[in-house]
Amino acid sequence: MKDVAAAAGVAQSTVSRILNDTPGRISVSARTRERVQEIASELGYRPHPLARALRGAPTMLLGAVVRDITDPFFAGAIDALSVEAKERGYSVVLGHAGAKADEALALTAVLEARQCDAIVLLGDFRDERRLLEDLRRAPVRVVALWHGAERRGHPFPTVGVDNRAGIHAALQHLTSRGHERIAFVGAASLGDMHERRAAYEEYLAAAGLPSVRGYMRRVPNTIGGGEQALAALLRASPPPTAIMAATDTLAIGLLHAAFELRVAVPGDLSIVGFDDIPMAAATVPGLTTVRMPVAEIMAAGIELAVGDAGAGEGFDGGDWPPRMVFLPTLIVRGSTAAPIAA
Amino acid sequence: MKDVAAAAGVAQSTVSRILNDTPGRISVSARTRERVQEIASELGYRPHPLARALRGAPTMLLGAVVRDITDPFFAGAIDALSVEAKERGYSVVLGHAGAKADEALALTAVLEARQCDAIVLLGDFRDERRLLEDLRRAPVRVVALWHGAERRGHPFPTVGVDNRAGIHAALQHLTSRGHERIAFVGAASLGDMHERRAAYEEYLAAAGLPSVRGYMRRVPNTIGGGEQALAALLRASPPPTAIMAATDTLAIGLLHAAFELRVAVPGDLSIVGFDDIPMAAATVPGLTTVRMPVAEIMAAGIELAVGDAGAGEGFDGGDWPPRMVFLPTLIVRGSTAAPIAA
DNA sequence: TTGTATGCGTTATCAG
DNA sequence: CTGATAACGCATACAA
Repeated sequence: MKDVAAAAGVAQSTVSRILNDTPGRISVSARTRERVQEIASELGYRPHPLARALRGAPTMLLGAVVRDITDPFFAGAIDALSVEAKERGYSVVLGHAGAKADEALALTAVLEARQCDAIVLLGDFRDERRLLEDLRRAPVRVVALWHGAERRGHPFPTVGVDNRAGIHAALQHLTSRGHERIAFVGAASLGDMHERRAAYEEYLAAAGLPSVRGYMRRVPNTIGGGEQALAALLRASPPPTAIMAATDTLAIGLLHAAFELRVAVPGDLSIVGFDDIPMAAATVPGLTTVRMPVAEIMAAGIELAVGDAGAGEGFDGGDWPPRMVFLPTLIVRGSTAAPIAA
Repeated sequence: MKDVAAAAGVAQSTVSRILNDTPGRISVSARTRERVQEIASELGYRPHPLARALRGAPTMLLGAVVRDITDPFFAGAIDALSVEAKERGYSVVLGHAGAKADEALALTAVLEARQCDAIVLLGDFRDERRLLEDLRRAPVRVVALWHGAERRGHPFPTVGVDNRAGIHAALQHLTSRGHERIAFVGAASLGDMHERRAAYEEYLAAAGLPSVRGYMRRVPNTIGGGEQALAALLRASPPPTAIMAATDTLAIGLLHAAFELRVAVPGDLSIVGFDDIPMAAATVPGLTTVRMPVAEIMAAGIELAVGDAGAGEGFDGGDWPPRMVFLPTLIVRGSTAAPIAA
């Protein structure tokens, strides 16, 4: 910029004004501007974002801290985030993405991320408490996505999905087909996981269905975890006729293990997933699952993060922090059918 | 920092020195340091990365520009990148990730990314030329991963996989089982895609296998693309007994379409993929595919990007830019078998 | 050993 | 309308 000023024979501050001019407004200058602009582009001048940011300007950077980018669901979420962010002129900084996001990692990511205008938490983490604590004293806006819909006392705005409704819709689908012995496979009890599991138990109780011992499996949220869960469930007596998986990833593991173990799906066993990742439409057979409005959730999240809505962090509107909950939809594919007549 | 200095009753420069002290070295001070450190942590002081960077210090940020984060293969690559980067103290900035990474997007990402110490290109892009041109005049190091192994004249260091070896190994596996009518399904001819396709043609010619018209399909690199390709291939006469897919994503689409169309795999049709994404082990049946050493490729890429090796951008060592090629491995699973006796 | 002064690239505030 | 100057937070050469 100094160079541009020198080349144009004007003061550097003049160049600054011309380059980020408020068009219709003040302090224009017929030819000076033209000359400066020409020289600037000629010299290939690019503003230095760091210097701008140092002056207090927004960095237009969004920090995304994600539990596991390897999880296709979160990959899709990040894609949506990316698109949504770009639309508003923001770029996305990926705050790690390590399978077992241990606190230090996430923390570090956040630290580095201080240059961000806002931070988006994708999924909850194991030692959430310290992370959130740390974030509270950070000077950035924070929103938490997929941190559970029912959780109270969350220090930040949250956007999530109604897990209870999703699970109930799926189970309703199963029972309406005649299933009574329905097992559940979930992973560690993070927010959403916990709610899905609770919703399962609640539904079983309300419907008067048997809660067979061993029907509730907790495994890692991986394909391998699903495989391992299926093996265990087949050993239960009587074995379930349907399995509700808390995640498509788990469901895919179940599907594969069933294939290997020569259990017909949906003939001998119905399987339902949750998330509707792209792969869910292409499993063999296609996976019945619960779909969330990811794009809408993202849009809402970003609005909360950088929109005007979240601006009034005071006590203006009503509740703070705001909590938004979206409704999921059941997608029926080939992995569910009526149980064989027993 | 000013506050810390004031509270401790010392000069701001002193605080600076103490906080990033070169331990064994100069300019220590018994109690002053202790007091300053205590006060600093008490006040919850955090260095401001922007200001540091403005002074010319490395930002410890790695820009990753990826074609499509929704692609599980790239998601895995980013995960590996993340891990590898973290090990060296770097954070990862995700430069978009839009299905159809059109030039403007990638360009923008790169622009914003000027604060990065280096940029990692994951996969090649459609209008690569302009992108690369723009990058050449940027003051950052750039490495290109998965930009094809044979490509000449690439302006940046590249790390890739030997597509030819991978395809040949897969086809060798097929022909050794007795297959002769082998089709190929690929996507738009970006670097790696092109090489895989060329390797297929080369192998067929060398092995004296028939090159049936319609055996070469070009579809979008999606599950849907694979499904669509299978339908087309079944209409060829005679239909192939095996299909080589340029990508696991395509292979999964083939698998699903085969299931829907009641074509038995591997009974009636063998299918081979390329990438070995996590899902490949859990398809029904398991997918025979070609695995790349992703972690090693990433490590090499990062070394090139931020290690000492790439420092001599001059004409010291020998060739510039360096080009590294890794060998893939064939993973045999259930999706391939001998063709039915015709 | 520690304090003072300077500059990194911008923008904002004042004068001129 | 435009030029000079301060300030953002930090690191460093230099002076004390």
